[in-house]
Amino acid sequence: MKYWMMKSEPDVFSIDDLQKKGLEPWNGVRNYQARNFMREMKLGDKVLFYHSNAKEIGVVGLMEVSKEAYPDPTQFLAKSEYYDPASKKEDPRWSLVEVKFVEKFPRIVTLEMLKQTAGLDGLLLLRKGNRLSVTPVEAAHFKIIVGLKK
DNA sequence: GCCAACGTTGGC
DNA sequence: GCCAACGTTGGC
Repeated sequence: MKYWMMKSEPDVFSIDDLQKKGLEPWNGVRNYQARNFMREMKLGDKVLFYHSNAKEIGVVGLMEVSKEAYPDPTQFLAKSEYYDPASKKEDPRWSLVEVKFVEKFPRIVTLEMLKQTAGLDGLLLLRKGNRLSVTPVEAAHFKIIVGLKK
């Protein structure tokens, strides 16, 4: 079992949206590194949900991979903001995974808390200049972060 | 709104 | 293949 973190701007898609829907195909990732991480995800892997570009920035809950990587349909939709005219149906460029809601944390584990918590050295999220929307998380880091939820 | 960091594009 | 220009991310 592996652990991951995925970012979303809550104005676009939030933990509350996920809770309502139950499941979500994580479409719109258009970064090769992030795509490759999603392709590594296995059914049942745990995923931290991170709100970026928000009033309260941080980890807001937990999800689980409910379907492994498959082609992101939005890359073929001319009207979609995620449309990629260079991607061919016989060789799709972009993938996504489907995730399901597990829990919303009682409080947000803020970026500030993460920065001040010992033992999170090396967490990719905290690396200077890191903008990846999908990153792996070490098991030890995952446990520490979940432990901060209340 | 600013800007640092980073990825992508395209001319050469 | 290099690299300048440009676009995007995301914290502040």
